[in-house]
Amino acid sequence: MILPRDFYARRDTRAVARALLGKVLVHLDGGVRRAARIVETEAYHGPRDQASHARFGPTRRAAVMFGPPGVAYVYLIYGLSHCMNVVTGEEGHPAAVLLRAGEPLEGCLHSTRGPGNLCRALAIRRETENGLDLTGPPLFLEDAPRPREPIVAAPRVNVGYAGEWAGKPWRFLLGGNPWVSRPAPR
DNA sequence: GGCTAGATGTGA
DNA sequence: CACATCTAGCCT
Repeated sequence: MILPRDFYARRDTRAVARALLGKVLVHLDGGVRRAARIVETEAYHGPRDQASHARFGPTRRAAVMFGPPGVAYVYLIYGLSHCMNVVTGEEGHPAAVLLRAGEPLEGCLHSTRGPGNLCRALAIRRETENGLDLTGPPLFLEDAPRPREPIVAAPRVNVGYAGEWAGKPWRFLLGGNPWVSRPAPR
């Protein structure tokens, strides 16, 4: 079953970030199915979250975060890597969940450990996938059984500029899963 | 384990 | 014009 828009429309981005763990990200890339099981996510919680791209308002880059839920927000980071988020919350409320790592299932072109690597493995790029609706092909998430692994919360990665928001434990991962980008601290 | 170069885009 | 929701590669 493809996850429906209601799945993403929940107001609490952190709940969506947790619920995404274990789900399967699928990209039908010109007929080739590329898929990975999500093992690590990060919540970007709203306009006041100083770690979020939405903190500057609906700029050209972050505009899709302000749109309807269940849409892909893909951006370029450091001039070389692409990162994929899913937009959450009701339309007008800018929030998203960054997909940070997966476990390779089908057709992966590369390692799926780390947000940039995950996009590279599934052939997801800003130019072609940003703004795509995730409730149907070619890019979507499929439901899956609840993960066996425990869900662990940890501070988000590389958001040290965000002041009091930097320490919020809004990174979620499947404890002990070998595909996580980095283990939870202490 | 740690450090850093790498190249674009973005926002101040 | 500083720096980014990173990564690979090289160092110890």
